[in-house]
Amino acid sequence: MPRKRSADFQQVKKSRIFQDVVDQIQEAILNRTLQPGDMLPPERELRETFNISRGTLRESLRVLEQKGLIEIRLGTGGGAIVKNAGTEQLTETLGLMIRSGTLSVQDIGEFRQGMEGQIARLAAQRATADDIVSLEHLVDKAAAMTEKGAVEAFLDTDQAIHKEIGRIAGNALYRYAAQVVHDNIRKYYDNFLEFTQERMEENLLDLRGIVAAIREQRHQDAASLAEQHVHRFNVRMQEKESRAVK
Amino acid sequence: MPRKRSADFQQVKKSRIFQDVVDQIQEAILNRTLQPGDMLPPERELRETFNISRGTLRESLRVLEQKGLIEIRLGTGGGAIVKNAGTEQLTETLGLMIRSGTLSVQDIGEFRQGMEGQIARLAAQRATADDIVSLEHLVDKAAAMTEKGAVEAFLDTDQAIHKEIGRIAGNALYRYAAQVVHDNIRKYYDNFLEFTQERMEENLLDLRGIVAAIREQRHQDAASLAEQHVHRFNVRMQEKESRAVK
DNA sequence: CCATAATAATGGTTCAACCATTTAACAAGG
DNA sequence: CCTTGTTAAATGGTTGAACCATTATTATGG
Repeated sequence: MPRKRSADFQQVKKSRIFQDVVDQIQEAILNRTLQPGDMLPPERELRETFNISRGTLRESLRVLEQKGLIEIRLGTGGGAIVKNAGTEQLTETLGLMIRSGTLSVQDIGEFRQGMEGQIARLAAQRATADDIVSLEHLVDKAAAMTEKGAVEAFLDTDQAIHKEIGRIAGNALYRYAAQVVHDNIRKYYDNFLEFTQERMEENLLDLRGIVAAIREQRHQDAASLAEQHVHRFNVRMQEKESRAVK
Repeated sequence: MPRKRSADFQQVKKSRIFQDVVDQIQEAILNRTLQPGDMLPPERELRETFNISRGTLRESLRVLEQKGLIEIRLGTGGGAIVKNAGTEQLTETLGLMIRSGTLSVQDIGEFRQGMEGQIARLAAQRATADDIVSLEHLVDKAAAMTEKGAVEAFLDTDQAIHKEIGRIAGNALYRYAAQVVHDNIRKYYDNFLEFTQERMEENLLDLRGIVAAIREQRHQDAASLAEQHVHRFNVRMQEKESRAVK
């Protein structure tokens, strides 16, 4: 018989009608009664359905909007649209934790380092022949950008390669986590790091090595190389920061 | 000169007074003008401060509450209290993504596996003599629970050991991520896995191995063992699930 | 056919009143 | 003096009606 460690009862939250409405609509969205793209009825109609005041209903809609479950548009034909659960809320919350001092940029950089290693390892274990072709095409593109000295284009390609490796790794959570972490750390990289020709060549070498390891299914190498790649960023970040403090 | 990839302008969101209020209060919290534990003025007073209606103000408070920045209490002496940014929002959002089918339990299990490995590795690199003592004390406790056949107590101790390893690893983001993932996967473990004496002894061996590796700073071993430990759970979960489908 | 203005649908805001919950003050009794 | 029950006050929760602002559609006029 499956174990049940505790009944997990919740304290009854009295009043808070709007919370009840939030729960009902959320449930409908999660069990697919309402699907992404669907529109909720207008506020004045929903008000009658639930038999509550418009103010209370609007508090419910604010909560659902903040949860990322609906999006609200103005004007004729506007209203609440059911959304796909995305990463914006995770990104925002992580951002709040950074700004409130609950997390440091160092912590995030270290986390990213380990995570990119794991992602590269999975990619090396799962890449198909087509995946390799796709990756090598991107690396060639990055090489061309390096020769031209096109920093912006190189960085875009670099990011595309990481994204492609994430796709190949085949785990949605790693993919989301990588995006959330990247979105939250990017502004620090952008503000502190200058990207020279030398740096580009260095990074291109990293990418070549990682892709080669993935191609040859050397998953341990892929993990180590990806970690080193991120580690170099982190070290540079700390150097810059400690210099800024002086 | 630091690079700036784009100005990152935001589209002006017209109307939405409540959003402006949210931003102002959030800013005050993030820059420590308002500190955790502080109370906001009563609604009727805040209403006058911002010169808005109470309904609009309440929509703002709903958003801030959902973001996890404030908590609202009823009755005399009640009101909005500034909170510490915690993991509840991350946990809830991840839960929404699981329930909406954006993430699978397998994805989360695999993520957890890699992450626990990284955490154990960091712990092995950073553990002090005191940390080792603390860990071995907990393992002894787990051994005692195993002898007594006390499943609940064993699981609590098991969890305490993982938490302690997380503390020793010294990275707040890994700690938070581990908690969020654990909170979201626990109900599946609880519902599907039965915990026998044999299973307990198996897990105790795992824990002994991990702690030994941490003590002797064999970080690669610590990572591998921790991964295997989680991997065993994941495999059992998949077995149970595929059996349930039949 | 196109530009422009009127119209209607819909979310955003306001105001004033009342309800429900909780704490604190206070009174009564021991 | 202390306990206990009662009352009052403070505060969030809810309501209803009215009006404002934005947007898509439709009608109008050139």
